Amino acid sequence: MSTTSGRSPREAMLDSAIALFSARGVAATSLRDVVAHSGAPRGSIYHHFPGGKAELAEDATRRAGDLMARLVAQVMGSADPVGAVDAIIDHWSRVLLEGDFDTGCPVAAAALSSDETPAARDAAGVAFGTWEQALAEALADDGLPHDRAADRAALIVSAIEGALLVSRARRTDAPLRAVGRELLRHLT
Amino acid sequence: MSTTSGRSPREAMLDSAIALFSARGVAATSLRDVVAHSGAPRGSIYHHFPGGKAELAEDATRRAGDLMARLVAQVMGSADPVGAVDAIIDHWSRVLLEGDFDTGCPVAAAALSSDETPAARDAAGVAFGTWEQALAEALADDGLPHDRAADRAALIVSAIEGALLVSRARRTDAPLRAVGRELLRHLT
DNA sequence: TGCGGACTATGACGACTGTCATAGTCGCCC
DNA sequence: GGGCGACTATGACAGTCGTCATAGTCCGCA
Repeated sequence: MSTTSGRSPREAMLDSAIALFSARGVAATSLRDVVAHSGAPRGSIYHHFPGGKAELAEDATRRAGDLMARLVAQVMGSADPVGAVDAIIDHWSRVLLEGDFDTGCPVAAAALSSDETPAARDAAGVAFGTWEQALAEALADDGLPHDRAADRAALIVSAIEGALLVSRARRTDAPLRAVGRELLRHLT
Repeated sequence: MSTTSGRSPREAMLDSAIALFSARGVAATSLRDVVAHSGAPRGSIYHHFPGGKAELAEDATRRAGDLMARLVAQVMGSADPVGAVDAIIDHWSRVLLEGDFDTGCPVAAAALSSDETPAARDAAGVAFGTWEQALAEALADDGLPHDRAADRAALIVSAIEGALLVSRARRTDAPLRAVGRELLRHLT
C-alpha cells in the first residue's frame, strides 16, 4: 500500500493501477484493488475518473507510456544506440528480478486487455509508436537510412517486449539476456 | 459456436478455450463462455477438468503450444531458417488480419495470466522453450555455433511474440512485417 | 461567519464468477 | 434384461465485480 504523500489521490491511483496492471493484467485488477493499494479514498473513484475503470486504464497506460518514453529519451541522450539498448535491457532485468517475475510491462498488459477497454489498448499502441520513433531517429542520426532505421527500431521494441513475456513465463531473465546479446550483435 | 463433430467435448472445450484466451486473455474468459462457444455440456466441466479453470487453462495452453510446435517443425523441415521465419511471420499475419486484430497468441495470453493459474504460465514457458530449441537446432545445423544459435533462436521467438503484441495494439500488421524484414536481414 | 463547490464515506444494486451437489440419462458389459 | 460407470442437466452457493446514489465532510473565499 503506497502512501499518498506528495501525490494527489488521482496520481496515487494511477501509479497503483500501473503496478497492479503490470502484475495481474487489466482484467484481473479490480477498482477495489487499486484503491486499497493506493490508499486513496474509495468514494472518489468516479469523481477523479468519471469514465470508470476504462478511463483509469486509459490514463494509467498513457502515464506508463510517457514514463517509459522519458527513460528511453534519457538513455538515448547519454549513449549511442548500442549502449542505450543495453541500458534498457538492464532496466527490465532489474524490474523482473525485483518483482520475482510477477511484474512486467504495464503497456503490454494494456495492449492485451481485449476489447474491454479499447482506449487503453489504443494508448498502448501510441506508446509503442512513440518508443519506436525515438529509437528510429537515434538510429538515423547514426547514419542508418530512414526505412531501415524504422525496421530496426520495430525489431528492438518488439524483441524486448516479447523477451519480457517469455522471461516471465520461464521465471528467469535468461531469455531477456539472450535477446540483449543478440540485439547487440545485430547493431554492430 | 463450434460444432462438436469429430471431437470429444473435452477437445471442443480446449479448442474454444484456446480461441477465447487468444482474444480476451485468460482472466477475462469465463467457463460459461467456453461451454457456450464450444457447444459442450455445461454440466460436465468438472468431469473433464476436475481442477476447474486452472486445469482447463493449463491443458489448453499445452495443446496450443504443441500445435504451434508442430507448425514450427513442419515449416522447418521444408525450408531453410530464413524461409521458415518468413512462413511463421506470414502465418501470424494471417491470424491477425482474419481476427481483425482481436486475436493473438494464446500461449502469450497464458504467460501473462498472473499467478491466477501458475500451471498455465509454466506450460507457456515450456512451449516457448520448445520453440526456441527447435529453432536453435535448425540454426546449429546451418553451421552456427550452439551458443550463438540459442541466442538467435531466443531473439526470433521473442521478436515475433512482441511484434504480435505491438501489432494488436496498433491494429495493423506493419510492426510484424517490419520485424520480419529486419529478422531476415539479421539471418543473412 | 457563512456559503458553495470539491472531495469522501458508506452502502447498496444487479450482474457475473468459479465451484459444486443433486438428480438424472445414456450406453456398454455380464 | 439388469446393473454399473461414464457423462450431462439443472440449479444453487458464496463471493466479487463495476457502478452509482445518498449523505455527508472539508476548505477556500466573500
